[in-house]
Amino acid sequence: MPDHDSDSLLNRQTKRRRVDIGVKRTVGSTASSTAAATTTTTDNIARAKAAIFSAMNSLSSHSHHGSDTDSMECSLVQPHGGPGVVSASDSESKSNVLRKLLKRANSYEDAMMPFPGTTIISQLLKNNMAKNGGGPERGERGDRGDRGESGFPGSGLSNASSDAPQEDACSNSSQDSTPQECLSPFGRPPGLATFDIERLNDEHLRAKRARVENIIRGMSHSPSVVVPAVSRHERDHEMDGEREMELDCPPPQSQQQAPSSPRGGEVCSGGSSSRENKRKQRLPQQQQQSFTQLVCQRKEQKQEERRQLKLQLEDMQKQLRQLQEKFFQIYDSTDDSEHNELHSELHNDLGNMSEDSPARSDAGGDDRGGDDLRSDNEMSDLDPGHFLDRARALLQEQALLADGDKTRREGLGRSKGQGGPGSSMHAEGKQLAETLKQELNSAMTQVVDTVVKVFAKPSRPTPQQAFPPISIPPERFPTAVNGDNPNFHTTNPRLQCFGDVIIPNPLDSFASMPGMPGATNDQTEALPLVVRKTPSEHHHQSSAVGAHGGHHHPALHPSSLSASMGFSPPSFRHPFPLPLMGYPFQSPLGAPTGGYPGKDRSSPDSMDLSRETTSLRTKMASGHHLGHHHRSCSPAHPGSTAEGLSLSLIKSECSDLQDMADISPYSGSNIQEGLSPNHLKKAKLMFFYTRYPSSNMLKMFFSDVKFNRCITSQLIKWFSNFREFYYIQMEKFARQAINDGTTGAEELSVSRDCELFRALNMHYNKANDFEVPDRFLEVAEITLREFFNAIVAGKDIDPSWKKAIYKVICKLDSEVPEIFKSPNCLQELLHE
DNA sequence: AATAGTCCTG
DNA sequence: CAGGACTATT
Repeated sequence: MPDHDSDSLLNRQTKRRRVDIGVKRTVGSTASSTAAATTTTTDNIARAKAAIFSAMNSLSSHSHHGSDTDSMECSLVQPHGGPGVVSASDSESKSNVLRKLLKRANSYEDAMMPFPGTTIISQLLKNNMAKNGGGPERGERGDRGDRGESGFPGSGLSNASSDAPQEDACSNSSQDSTPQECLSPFGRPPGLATFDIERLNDEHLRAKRARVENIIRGMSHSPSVVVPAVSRHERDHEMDGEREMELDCPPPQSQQQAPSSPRGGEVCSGGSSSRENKRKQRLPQQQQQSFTQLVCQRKEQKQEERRQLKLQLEDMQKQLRQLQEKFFQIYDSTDDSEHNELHSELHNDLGNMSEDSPARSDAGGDDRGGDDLRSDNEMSDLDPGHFLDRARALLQEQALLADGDKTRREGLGRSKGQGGPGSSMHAEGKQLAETLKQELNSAMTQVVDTVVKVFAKPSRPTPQQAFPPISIPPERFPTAVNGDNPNFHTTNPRLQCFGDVIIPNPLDSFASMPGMPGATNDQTEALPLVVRKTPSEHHHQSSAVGAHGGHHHPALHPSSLSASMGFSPPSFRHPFPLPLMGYPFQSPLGAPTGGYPGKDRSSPDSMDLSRETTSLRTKMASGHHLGHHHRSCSPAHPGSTAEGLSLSLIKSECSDLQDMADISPYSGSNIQEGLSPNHLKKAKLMFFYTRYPSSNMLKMFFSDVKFNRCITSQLIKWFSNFREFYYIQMEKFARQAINDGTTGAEELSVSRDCELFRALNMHYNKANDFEVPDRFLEVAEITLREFFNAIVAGKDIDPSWKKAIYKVICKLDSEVPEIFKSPNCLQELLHE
């Protein structure tokens, strides 16, 4: 972070092209920039922009020991009191506009994002039930503030803008509202009130967007030199606000990315600062042009989602009505005693359900309808695709309850406890909503678990499968080449879920990660893959879930993710990084729901990722499990914010995934992932033929092993150890011979019964079940004589005197028999 | 920067 | 035998 700050500061001071790089620099750089800046509108806007960004940052960095500038900016942008503080200056109003827009776009999306564990439907229901006044206080307060400070009459829609105020509340006071509160959708007041209001809100949003676009356009037409940079950053921020995760992730990578990056090379414009170049690469020009397009697209997506949800809800309501009728019929034909019993049951169940979420919905009528419900439940338990059925069942059940209550009240006028005469449909509906929410939650959880299980179980037939294996056994990493990135993509949906997570300054956080050498590479390479892979999984998810009508945030729990990755607990702790990983980086236009890029995944780039993680791989290959390297990474940057941590973790996971893919590209075949004791034995026998095998040779002779760098280096290390022992023995015996009075090297010979050979044989052929080739005896003799001569000549004074001998010996390698290429060579050899 | 090799240590 | 430090090579 410090590095980055100083860097950017320097950069800015020299180039003076970017006024709003980041907030963290506001302390120093803002002051300087404002001091030097002319008071053009552009500058004002830029400042406002910086203020916005700083506000966002301050939100995430729990404590912003704001400098004067900082607090000034903040207060400027965020009038705490609301209506009272109305900014008069141009920049202030503009900043307000921008900020509101950003927040709106951001939170708007967020409102639509079901959190893992909550379903859209439940949210919808909740929102509907809560009605306008039902929102948390914070929403109301924020709402006032929103209306007060915004100059838009259109924002008078109290409910529609309830999500925006949320953001206000968050960004306003990082002290009284913790970031978590802000980030958590749960804390959110109903973002979608009634559909009518939503529609109005859309229009309102559109108007605001149009305004922002105008502003941006105006800025880019401004004569000021600063304009290009400013406008670009304006756009950046705009995008950031709108799609936090999608856009905030890459900048860090690109920032660290060397200019040699494939991407960077194309876009880089000659003399500008590296940072600027990187920013460019991060946001290609086409994207800039189509920013407005993006805005529209995303809005349409939201609308589409809403429409679908509405349809679903209506469908469910319809079914509920049907069931009501049905129940009515049956109920009418029942006698009173039965009737009463039924009622008590129903009431008990109702009580249970309101307390315990996953109330069994088959409790309703034992004789009637109960079977249907039960079967539905069972189905939903087993078949993820029918979880909606469960919801329907629940609705039906609730219908039963409601109807029963009604009937009871109307008919007999006697009540058994809770559902007193005063209880209205509204109360029941509320309860229904509650129950339904809970039920959907649990159902969703089950669905996800089931899906994961289902995918984990089958021994993933072929790598090319539509749905690659998600689960990876701990000790082995059999993911096919295709198996790694589904995990990545899985994170994509969550990207949406955390769309409102405000990353203060990804650049900073990223820069504050010393221990992440390949971070940039990993990310830049991996992310595109995410996008690539996304489609298939998405489709699958939606089909499996069956309720989201193709919209793109199936609630994938961290559990499924981590399970799929093969490491669990560590992953749980950082939900944030995952979305970051899923940053769709190249396609703001091809927004998640929109055109999915091809699902081609086995890009060569992906394999390059793993280059950086030899040590990790080594650990993994040697049986250690990952998990501790996470910890080893995180502490590396103490000062890092949560985002830094997240990014680091992302990095780790990227490499992990890549490792897995790297280590076990041949899952399902006989090929092993690690080196077995037999391989060691084989290697030792091979040493009788070759002391200096090339890695290619090793690959040929260990064809039953999946070769990665780890395996290769391990094998090489083996032979290195063999040589070491070999040369030690040689030196030892040579000296011994000298001490024994041997005068000439000619007197030295290596036979099968000499001590030297026995020592060697004991080492490489302990069981003595392999016939050592004569050639080895010759080589051993030559080596011994070389050592003898060198020692006699006193060359051993030279610290590197052995190297000459090595040179000689390495030329004495002989061909390894073909039989060693057979995986079963040990059996064949030893049975001779 | 990656790889391969040696040397040393445990 | 593995790991780490160090060096040389490319």
